[in-house]
Amino acid sequence: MTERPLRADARRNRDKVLAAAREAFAESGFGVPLDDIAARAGVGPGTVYRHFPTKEALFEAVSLVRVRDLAADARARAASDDPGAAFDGFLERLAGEATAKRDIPDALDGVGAATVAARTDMQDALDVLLRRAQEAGAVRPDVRVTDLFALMKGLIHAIRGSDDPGLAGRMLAVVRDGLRGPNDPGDPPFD
Amino acid sequence: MTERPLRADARRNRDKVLAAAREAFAESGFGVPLDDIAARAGVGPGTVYRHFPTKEALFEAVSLVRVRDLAADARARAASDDPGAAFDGFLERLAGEATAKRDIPDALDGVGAATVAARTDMQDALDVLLRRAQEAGAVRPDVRVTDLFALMKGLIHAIRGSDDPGLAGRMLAVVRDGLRGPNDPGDPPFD
DNA sequence: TGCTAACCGGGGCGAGCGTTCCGTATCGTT
DNA sequence: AACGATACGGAACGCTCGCCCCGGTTAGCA
Repeated sequence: MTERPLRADARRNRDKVLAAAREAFAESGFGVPLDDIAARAGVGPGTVYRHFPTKEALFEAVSLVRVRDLAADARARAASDDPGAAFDGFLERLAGEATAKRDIPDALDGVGAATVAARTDMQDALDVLLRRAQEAGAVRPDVRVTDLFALMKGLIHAIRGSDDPGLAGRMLAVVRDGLRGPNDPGDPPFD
Repeated sequence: MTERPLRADARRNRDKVLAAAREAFAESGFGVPLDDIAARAGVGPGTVYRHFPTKEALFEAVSLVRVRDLAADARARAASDDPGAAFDGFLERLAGEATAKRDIPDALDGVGAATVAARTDMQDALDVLLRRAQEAGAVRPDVRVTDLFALMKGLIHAIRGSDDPGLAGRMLAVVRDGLRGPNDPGDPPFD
């Protein structure tokens, strides 16, 4: 099963396609015509299909990197001494990406085997990050990882496609405060 | 400008098409093929186009109702004696719809003239609802209508497409608490 | 009941897009 | 330098889907 190394030009084109796909998907989401990606890479559509069997496969190759990056980031922050700040930092990073990467929602919803595995891995990392923040009293205890995941998707959508530069920060503040817990003294906590 | 009344069968078919479109869009979003809508209405595609010049126009006719309903609801609640509870009620209603109506995000992003007008109208109503809740101390004062609108979209996306029946309630709790304001880290809300 | 205008159905056209195919160009090796 | 293997480009195919058209049907009125 060992694969022979790619020819030099093939490897070069493969990289160009991946780079073009990364940009194109980020700008326009999964919907970009594959021909546009090929054109942006300075390559014919056929060449794209030589390297990736389908458009979905290409998208997966791109979004896999995104999800894995997030997972790695979450894992790194989970090791921090200040769990609350680490949690905040991750959310901030996410909010920052939401403005620029239109394909993040699609990546987070991916159904391919590799993407699902990466997502599970990310959720494991998030679980640690969340639990530590909760133990430190920085996040309300009745929130589950799945809730956090859903909130992340919501946050991304709330921010996406707005030209208001301050919106991301304000959305983040609301979600962050909501995750901290109820404010009204007369109101019992959720659980 | 006075239009003659439609023939009885025409009016009947028009209503069937609208009802079918309402269901189909709610189930699958704007993406449903128009032929599916026609089939669901028990009608040929040509009949759909007799009543609505374009698929977008049909979608607008449907989403206009949705947005207007929301606007009317917001306006009604804005007149309540208990601004905080009224605000909560509106958010709850929205969360309830999010699970069932897949087309709400598309409706909220619509670009047609009528939809834009309806959206502006809804924002006016929301503005009153929000301002009164803020004056009552139930919502933090630094939130703008546009923020609320973005949060609504995020909330819908966070809830959508999950089979967890409790998720909506938990998402709502987080967003609601976040809108109330920052929580004092020095006084944990539980125990 | 019969006439006419309005309306219906569904086959079909054209555009967009994912995917494939094949003749040609390029690489790497002998 | 020459040859075989590999990769390239882009034209073409098939499918989906929005939209139009025309032969047949039906509603409303006298």
